[in-house]
Amino acid sequence: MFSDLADRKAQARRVVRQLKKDYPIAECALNYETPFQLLIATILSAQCTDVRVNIVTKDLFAQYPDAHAMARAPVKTLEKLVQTTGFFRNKAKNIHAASQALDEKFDGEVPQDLAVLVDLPGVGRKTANVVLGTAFGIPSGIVVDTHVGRLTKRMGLTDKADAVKIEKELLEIVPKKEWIQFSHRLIHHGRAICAARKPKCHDCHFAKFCPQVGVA
DNA sequence: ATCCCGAGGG
DNA sequence: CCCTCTGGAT
Repeated sequence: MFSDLADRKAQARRVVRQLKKDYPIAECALNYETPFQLLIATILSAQCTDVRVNIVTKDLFAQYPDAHAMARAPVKTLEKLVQTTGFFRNKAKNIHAASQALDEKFDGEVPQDLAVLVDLPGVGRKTANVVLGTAFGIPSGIVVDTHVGRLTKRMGLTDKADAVKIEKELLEIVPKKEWIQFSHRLIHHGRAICAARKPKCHDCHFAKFCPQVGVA
């Protein structure tokens, strides 16, 4: 439908304009005080709601506020603290190992480099892009999570399924200065209106140019 | 492609 | 029951 690049760019402009109108201030919904804490919260957010992550990180960060402290926490204790976010053994292992790496190699600071971030345990492109964009204001790419993937496909901005391919296509049609806010706004819209299972198309301001409306 | 793995909604 | 929720590693 929007296979042509020019068409997808035009559609991207409509989407960005409406996003700005509907969600003028779209921030990360995860609670954090430092880049390190945002990194940990984002690792924990895999397959889990941000609301639940915030419940867990309240106690987690009270006990282990930085990389130096978390690197010295017993993994079993971390497992208990992050248990309700799902995948808790992997997540506990990853936040512990990532904290150790940061503490030993980077003096506890979070490096502002996508390749270095992706090298940390439990950190992929999605998490790295969140940290660089939200904590440091560096537009290193576009965060493609389950919401961004679903909405950009519905709105005709991409027809890809793979997150990396979706990001590549989005980078071509969304202005760089919009990259950081673009994802946050789509995520808000995905939660409030364009839900995965029962989208509220009647309340959706994007319906007038959304190719998905009326489609089974 | 499959596994990790928990809570909440429908 | 099945699906979804700000994924990553094998």
